[in-house]
Amino acid sequence: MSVRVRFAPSPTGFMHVGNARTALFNFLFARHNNGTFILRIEDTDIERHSEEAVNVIYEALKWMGLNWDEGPDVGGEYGPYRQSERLDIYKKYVEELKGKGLVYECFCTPEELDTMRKEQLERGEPPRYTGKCRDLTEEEKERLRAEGRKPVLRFKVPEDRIISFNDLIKGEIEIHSRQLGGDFVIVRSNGMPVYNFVVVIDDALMKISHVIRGEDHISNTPKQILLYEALGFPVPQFAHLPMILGTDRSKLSKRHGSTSVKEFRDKGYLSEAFTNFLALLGWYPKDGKEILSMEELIERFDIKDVNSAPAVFDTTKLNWMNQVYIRNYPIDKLTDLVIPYLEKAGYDVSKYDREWLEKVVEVTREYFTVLADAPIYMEMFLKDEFEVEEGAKEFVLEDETRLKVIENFYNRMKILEGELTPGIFKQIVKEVGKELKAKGKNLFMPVRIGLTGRMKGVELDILVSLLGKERVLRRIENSLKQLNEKSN
RNA sequence: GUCCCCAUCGUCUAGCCCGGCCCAGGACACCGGCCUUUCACGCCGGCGACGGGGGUUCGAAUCCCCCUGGGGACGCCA
Repeated sequence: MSVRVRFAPSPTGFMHVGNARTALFNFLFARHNNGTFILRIEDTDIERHSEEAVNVIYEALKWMGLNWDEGPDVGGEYGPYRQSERLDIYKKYVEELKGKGLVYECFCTPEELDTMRKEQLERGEPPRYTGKCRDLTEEEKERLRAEGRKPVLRFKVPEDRIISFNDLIKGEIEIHSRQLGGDFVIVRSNGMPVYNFVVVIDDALMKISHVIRGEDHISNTPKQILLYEALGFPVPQFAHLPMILGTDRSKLSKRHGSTSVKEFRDKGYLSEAFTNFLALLGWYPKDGKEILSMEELIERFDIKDVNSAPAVFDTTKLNWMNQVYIRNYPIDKLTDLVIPYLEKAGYDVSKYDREWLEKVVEVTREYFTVLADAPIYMEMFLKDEFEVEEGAKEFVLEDETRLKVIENFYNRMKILEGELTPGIFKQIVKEVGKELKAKGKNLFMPVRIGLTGRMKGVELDILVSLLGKERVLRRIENSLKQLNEKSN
């Protein structure tokens, strides 16, 4: 049997990292088994549906590199892939269940059900639908209809049955039909079918072989199995992924900080690092190799190796991974990715020579963990009118020879003829030190401050050789001015 | 409340199915050292866990039971 899996998100307007991981695992499973990865949009709840929200899903998946084989935009044999476009199909199966006498109309209003639930909870009973409307006569139904009530359709849950399934991750799971909360709704009063019903029809019709989804769906599974059986569909294999928790160990939600794919993308996490990190949330490769490309993930991924315990979403390791990826990324591509962040920081990137810019990225890349940090570290190459840091000013003014170092260095630079190479720079600094009897911190730190206004950063010889003599002079003038102002 | 799921370092986890090789291995983080006339990188080292209690067994992180703890689900949301 061929492997066909689907990722079926509801268009809520943002892609939660939990959903992103579910998509990833489905994708890895499909690719590893030479199967098909399908995208289906679950938009039966009209209020939530919007075009923009569907785009958010596309963007997130594309960014992560999860290309789908069948979906709303690319089509496929089993379309349409949007539930809102499959309403006629669902109707047919509603009729089938009606014909089999497995469903009935229920006229209870949401308010009535709500108070019923509250009463049950108060009495310490599990909330469940009692089956109140199960045996209404035609006259009673007419009367209720005349009151203006619109019925929902409920599926008759068998009284006494143990529903079991073998979960690929959790193992054997058994749930008694009495635990299902009574006969459940499959069609709303407005005529729209409900998730638990349509998901079964879609998965069956789309020939889904493995349903891989979050653990929070375990409780839905028995209801769905009942529907598969009622409709005579083969039941797929289930695999329920462990939950992703926040650092306080509760279900990851917005209050835990960044939880949407877009936020990570915007901060400047590389898609490869993000995907790699997500893959290790609940899954671990047999060989223990942690930095893995998409190809390597596909090669190693096995649903059986998925951990059944929940994982805490802690981005500390993601930061490390992102640094690893940044350090190893092809420099031209990394430069492309960095440019938007420079522009956002107000730099006119068009005025820089591309080759020069790539060199700057090359020497600063190890300093940033996310792309959004890039402008901070690249500033010392891009901006000549920088502010000298307060601490740096204090450092220089603490000892008068430190200021002299900067001035002496400046004077030597001024008379320099020929190219400013790393070697020449070192030689000049050495001469300065000799003349003023300064060494170590007292020598290099003032030069650094004169050059960048800061007390840390990249190797100075590399910095000056990329800056060139003219800019070096301009910068020292800038620093000196600020230092003299401060000393007066 | 009821049902379901889960339980190894702070975090991600290996080991658990098929008990001994585990006084529990790796990675991140943290701490220390080295390198570097700065910071970071890099290298080396350190700290650090089988939730508790009963069994079974010559022997349990591994098997069984109970407890505790955590999470999830109980919708005309998905």
